[in-house]
Amino acid sequence: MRALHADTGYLLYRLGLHSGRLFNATLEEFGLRLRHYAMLRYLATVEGALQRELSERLGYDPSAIVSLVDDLQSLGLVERQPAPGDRRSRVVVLTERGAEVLRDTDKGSRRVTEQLLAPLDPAERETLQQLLARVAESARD
Amino acid sequence: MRALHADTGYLLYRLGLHSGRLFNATLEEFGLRLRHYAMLRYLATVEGALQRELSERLGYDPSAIVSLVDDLQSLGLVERQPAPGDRRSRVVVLTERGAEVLRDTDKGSRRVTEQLLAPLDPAERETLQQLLARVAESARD
DNA sequence: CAGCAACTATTGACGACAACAATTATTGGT
DNA sequence: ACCAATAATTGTTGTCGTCAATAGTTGCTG
Repeated sequence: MRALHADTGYLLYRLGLHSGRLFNATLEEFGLRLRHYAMLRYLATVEGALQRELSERLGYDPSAIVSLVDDLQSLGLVERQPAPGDRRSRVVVLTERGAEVLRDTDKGSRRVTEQLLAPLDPAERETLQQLLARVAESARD
Repeated sequence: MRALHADTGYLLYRLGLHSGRLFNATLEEFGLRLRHYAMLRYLATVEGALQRELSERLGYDPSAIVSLVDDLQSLGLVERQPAPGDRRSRVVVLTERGAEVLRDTDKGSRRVTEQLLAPLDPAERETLQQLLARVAESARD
């Protein structure tokens, strides 16, 4: 019987857990979880998104989006604005304070990735990034 | 602001979630979760392990080991045997039925990894496996 | 233009899971 | 004989993923 860690799928699962733990540990001081950080990061790239879009892009259930936006809104990091032309939707936008916090937390995020990839040299890191990106791309059915 | 999926750490986190979901989906018909499968796989390589060892090797909390072994025992896939020389410990061993189920589930497991790595050719898969193994090794402090 | 199906955000429920404290029984050392 | 360390267990707490149900809104279609 081959060993369990010889299985790439299982290895991905375990490293994913580990990576999430590292992220959450560094985000703890900001009162944020990885999910919040992911949302802030995404909002910084688009300047306003419907909650439905956040659900699709981030891969979280719509009900999860609601409480995540609630959290960030109560911290003053995002705002819900009425969507032009559709009263069902809300546009979530990053506040000035949200952009600041994002800049701060980004340092910690880079440290986490640095720590994870410590045993790899720059060329290997790039290779890993490319391979993972292709796997992720094909997984996004 | 660079995109979120340009971050290898976050990519690992997301792929880990995805990989876990795929595993759990194929294990569902056997009434098992990924954690159970991991334990069965490990037990098949060692022929008997203390619960403390399972906790260390699989990276799960001792309390989690208790309920996992409970589950597998109630399905008749493993047994708790008295540990020779130490009445505190129990030796967990795979039953005949456990070995059968493991053989069956292993097919599904290979399908999952195959599905995950579909976009990569054999050489790339090997590269990815090696890189991930090194990252995992350094993560096991 | 009336009605109906589809959609957006929301609430609530449930089980899985991680992390941790506390307890019981047992061991090994002094 | 005592005491610190250890193995398994129980229980608690918070996070998370998944799913069902609802209210309000929109746009299509007959």
